[in-house]
Amino acid sequence: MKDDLLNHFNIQGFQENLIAWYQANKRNLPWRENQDPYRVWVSEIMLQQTKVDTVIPYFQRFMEKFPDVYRLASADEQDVLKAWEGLGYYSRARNLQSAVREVVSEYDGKIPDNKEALGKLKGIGPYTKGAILSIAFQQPEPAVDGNVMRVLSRVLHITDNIAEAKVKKQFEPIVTKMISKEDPSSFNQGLMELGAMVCTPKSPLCLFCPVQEYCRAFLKGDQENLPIKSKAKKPKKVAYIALLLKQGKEKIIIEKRKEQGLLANLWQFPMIPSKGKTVHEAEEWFEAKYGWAIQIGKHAGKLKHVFTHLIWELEIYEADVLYAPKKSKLKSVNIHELSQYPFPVSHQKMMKYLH
DNA sequence: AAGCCGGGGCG
DNA sequence: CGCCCAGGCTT
Repeated sequence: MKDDLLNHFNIQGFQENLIAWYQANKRNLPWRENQDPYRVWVSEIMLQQTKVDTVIPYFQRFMEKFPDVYRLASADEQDVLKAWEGLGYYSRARNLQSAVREVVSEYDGKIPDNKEALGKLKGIGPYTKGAILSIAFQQPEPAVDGNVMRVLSRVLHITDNIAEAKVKKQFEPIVTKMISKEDPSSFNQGLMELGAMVCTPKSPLCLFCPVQEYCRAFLKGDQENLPIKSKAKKPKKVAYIALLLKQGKEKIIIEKRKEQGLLANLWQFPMIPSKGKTVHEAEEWFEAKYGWAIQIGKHAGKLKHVFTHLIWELEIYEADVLYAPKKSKLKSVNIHELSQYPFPVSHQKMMKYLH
């Protein structure tokens, strides 16, 4: 990336227009009620990879349940995951709680206001660190997210591939040069708000843009072609038989997922990798793995669930328990108790096939 | 540097 | 339905 990008750029004019526009047009969002570092932190973690409209109700409920670092630190992880249920990227919730516990034990419950300590906390990377420092503590630190990269690649006509780590990194010194020292919070939030409301990925509303006069892409009519970004590769398909496994009339069998990896520590209905398996072989696989004898019955439906790098193709079957061992990693619960456990969305959809 | 982590919205 | 969005951690 060229290092003279800002040589003939009117930084002060850009700052003034951006901040004035932000002050006049910012949305009233729950995490903007005050600058409480804890609220800023929680909101920024939730907002990673997640749209504002999706986050709002989760944020409200989360703040009622866990209003401060002490309440979150002392909570049961399953309750935290339950509050995160449906939001996705569940490691965010587990890392947040782990980091909050560190704040309580190492920093007397005070969220650090310096980048060294803040950046070491679990789940706080370069973006979140900058967002907390600028929004909660008014420090002139860059907070480069996808919105900021899109806005700046247009304004400065940057044509490097923003999917590359080294290109992402180069936005930080640029923002450091551009950021308002008087109001870094409004500057960073203004960039992100502009990216969300005006400088959108498709059909940006350049006619309403407060920094149109500073935008090199607009000058060239090139805004629709920026940023340059290579595409992710296609996710792999994985087929499963997913079981609505009943034990008597009232009980249903669920299991807790592993501590690591996909959907860690969430609950699910038992799943059998089904590639090339007959239903009978699936029953045998299940008995070999869990020690439970089961009989797979009626095919109840199918679900497709798309993750970033994976597609689950679930064939849903009803099944009955023929024999259950005394001790097992499977759990038998009353159907009415299912709502107490955190389930991924794919398995929440499976519940519709229960009767 | 590349792969792993969810879920929702849009056309 | 396919396509787009996108921080942080792990390998």
